[in-house]
Amino acid sequence: MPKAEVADLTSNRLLDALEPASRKRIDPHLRPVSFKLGVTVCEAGGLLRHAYFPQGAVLSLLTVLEDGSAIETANIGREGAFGLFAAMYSRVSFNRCLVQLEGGMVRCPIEVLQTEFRNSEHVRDLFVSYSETLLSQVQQTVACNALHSTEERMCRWLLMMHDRAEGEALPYTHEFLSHMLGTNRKSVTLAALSLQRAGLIRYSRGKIQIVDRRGLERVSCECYAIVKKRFDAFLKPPATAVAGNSRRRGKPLSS
Amino acid sequence: MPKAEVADLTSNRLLDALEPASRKRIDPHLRPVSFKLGVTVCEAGGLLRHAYFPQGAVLSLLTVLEDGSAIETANIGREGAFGLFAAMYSRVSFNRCLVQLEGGMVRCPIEVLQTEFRNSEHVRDLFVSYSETLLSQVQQTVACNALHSTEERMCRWLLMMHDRAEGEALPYTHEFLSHMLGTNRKSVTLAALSLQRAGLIRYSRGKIQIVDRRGLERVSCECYAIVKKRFDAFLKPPATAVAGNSRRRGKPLSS
DNA sequence: TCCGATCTGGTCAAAACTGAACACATTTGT
DNA sequence: ACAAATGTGTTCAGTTTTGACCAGATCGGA
Repeated sequence: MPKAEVADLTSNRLLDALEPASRKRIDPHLRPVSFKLGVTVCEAGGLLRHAYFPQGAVLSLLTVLEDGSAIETANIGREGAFGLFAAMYSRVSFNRCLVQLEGGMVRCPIEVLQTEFRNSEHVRDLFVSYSETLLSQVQQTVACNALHSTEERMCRWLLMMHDRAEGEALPYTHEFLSHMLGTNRKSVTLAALSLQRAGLIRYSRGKIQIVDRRGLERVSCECYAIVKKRFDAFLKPPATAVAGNSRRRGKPLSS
Repeated sequence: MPKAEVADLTSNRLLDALEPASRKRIDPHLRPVSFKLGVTVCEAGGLLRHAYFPQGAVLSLLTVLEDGSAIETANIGREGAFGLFAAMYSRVSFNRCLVQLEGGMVRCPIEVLQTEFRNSEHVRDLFVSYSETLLSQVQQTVACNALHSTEERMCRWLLMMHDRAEGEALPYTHEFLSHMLGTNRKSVTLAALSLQRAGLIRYSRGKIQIVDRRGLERVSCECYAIVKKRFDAFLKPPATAVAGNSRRRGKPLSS
């Protein structure tokens, strides 16, 4: 990962991918925000006034059930943003969103992004492509939660966070992990013990240190790698080689 | 349901919501297609040349894993379409898509929809709003698979299909259900037995008849109602759309 | 009408996960 | 330095789920 991740901690890949004209219009509206670990950025059902672009931070999207339990369905790092659907259309978040890793983050008023989305095909492509990739992350999570063991899922989760934590110890208790993974604490403790005994991680009282990343990747299910690959790739043009389709050329409408 | 579902079987709510000018341009390109139950409309990773708009049919989106197992992450009836992300941007489907209920369906070439998406804000709003709702369905499924019992999930699934099957018996074997739900056949058989003994369903050899719909709703988890509500609402303007969680629901049957 | 394929339900044994409770260790705040 | 709060590992006793396998029922095609 080091290779691809050298970008400094004050950039967001989605913002950086904007065409210069859009970026120039958006830039003046960007404001750095800083949230503490665990803070709720937005409640489920809440109205959104800004979209959030993590630079070093990581956000987590949760689905909240009637009984108050909540489970992670996706997370967002500096490859993406929270609130794009709101910016594209809805203004309302179906999810609770919380800060899972502290770090740099900027926000941008919804209306500014709406205007760009309306006027720039390039921006639309970016937002839509990111949204599709986010959808695929959630879909992978459906499969993962149903078909993979707690241990595999935990590895996957640790790897995702490790990619973004710059070698820091991950600040999570077993209890917290159990909520994210939708399992119970006992299962997490067992998986954690097993990983620690295998020399892959070391932890104590809410700090998890990744010791053997390669090892973790081996124990993890495939879901980690698949999702990572998609997020690494989503900015590239889609299936360009297809014959006969020139989507770049705006054909006149029905004339 | 009867109220909202009386629309005839040759309409698709998403198509019907298009503004007249768009609809007029799109209509000449629509072609009815008819697929048999269980047919794969598109493989995971496949290139899409059309979007599909079910009228009476139901499509299922599956995430396929390396070992060949596949699990349902969402389904699409006549409130929506398959291939909209392709139409908006990507042309490639991350999912396998298969026919889960036979019925009317029309398709439309991607390029036609792309043009509309590019030129009409109204069309963009429709497609984006639907996509967001689809995302929320998948997110609900993440929570459901992780936190609800096989019996609850099966009720939810049967209800979703029953809404669309016009009173027909549902043509599914336990084995098939087990794949959709990501559990094993035995668990499905147990849940099915329990539901049958409670007088909620009756089945034999791949035909499941819903006997007591209300009862099923009581036993189902909340996920059914939440997702249904969102799909019923997504065409309304965002200010009024339903965002959050609804009232309490179901206890498990004791068996 | 019979054969073969399919579907369901049952057994059995094992594994995985759950839930509550509690002791101990470590950290934090005073 | 001490008390309180927090995190982890364990126990025990449950339930749920899994996987393999087979018997009987039923259906459809030859």
